[in-house]
Amino acid sequence: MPAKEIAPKDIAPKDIAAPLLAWYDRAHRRLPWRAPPGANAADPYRVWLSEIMLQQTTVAAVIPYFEHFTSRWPTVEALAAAEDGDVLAAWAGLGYYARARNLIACARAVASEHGGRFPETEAALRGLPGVGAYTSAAIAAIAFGQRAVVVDGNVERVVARLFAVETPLPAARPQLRALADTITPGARAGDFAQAMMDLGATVCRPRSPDCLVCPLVVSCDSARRGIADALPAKTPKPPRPTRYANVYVLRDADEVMLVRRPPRGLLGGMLGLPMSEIADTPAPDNAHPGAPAAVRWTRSARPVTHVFTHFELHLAVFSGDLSGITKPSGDWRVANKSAARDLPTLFRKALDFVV
DNA sequence: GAACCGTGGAG
DNA sequence: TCTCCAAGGTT
Repeated sequence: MPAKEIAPKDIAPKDIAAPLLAWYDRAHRRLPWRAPPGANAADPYRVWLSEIMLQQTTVAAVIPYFEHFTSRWPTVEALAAAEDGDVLAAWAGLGYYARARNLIACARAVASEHGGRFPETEAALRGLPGVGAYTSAAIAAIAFGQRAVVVDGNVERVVARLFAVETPLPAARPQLRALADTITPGARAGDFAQAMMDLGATVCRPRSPDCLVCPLVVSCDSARRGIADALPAKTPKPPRPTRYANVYVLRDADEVMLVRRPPRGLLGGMLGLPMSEIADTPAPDNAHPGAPAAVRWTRSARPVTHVFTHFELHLAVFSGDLSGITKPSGDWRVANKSAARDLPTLFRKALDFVV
């Protein structure tokens, strides 16, 4: 009989939480949305805002947006009172624009239905627009100190390695959540959640985990077996198809025509250049589907390529000038860098041809 | 469950 | 150049 085989089920909550929290106390990241050491509890508004921004988005990308938003709209009431277009323009470039639309809806719900204060329970938070299983648990734990099982991509990875779960994602998700539940302590709920995520981001990284400095290595089944780097397994993603569209840079003197996109779907609600429907094949040379006016269109030398999560878009960019013809209705802006800043990256790239 | 929804940085 | 993928949610 082997001498000290530690079965995964024998990992006790205190074997994880105590060393992890001790590590967190000395090694945690200093981030703008975290209360500074010794300060009072984190501001729920800032916790919520950061959690929405951090969905599928790197810390480095979020920081400047978080600073701008909290400077311009310091409270949830201020954000609730903002114009939709101003919030969407401030979000431009961060991606996943449904988050911005839900951000506005959520701020207004908190302002009008909750008296300007975020609800404090996971269940109540879960009912807010854009707040799902992860985010509701994270806010409950981080902003309100409640025990909640906070499972994001970091936690899935850390838990899969701790317990050497070899089932590939996403099928392993229920099991990983159940295992995370077993190691989640009741005390220091917010710190524990953030510690798991910091560990995942800085030590238990997706590639080349730094097991030598990991505070949990003595409990880690995959480290013991030398398979940490291979976990969690993932089912392969299907290849990304290539799709095509035309965009139109219509000029009138120093102005360029922009349009407000439909409220849902790709880049929904955002300001953009007039664009054709997205198709599986390029439009014929002399056809101009989606063109905002009947003028002479000049195709730019090179197409814009833009990669989305689920397809790669090849954009043919056409320039035209109204030269006296009546302006089509749209959002006409002076064509400069500040106008481009309000647009999703895709359109910024196309506008770079002319501004 | 699966498709849809952005972007930029790391390796 | 190319693949992976980051504090997910909605439909």
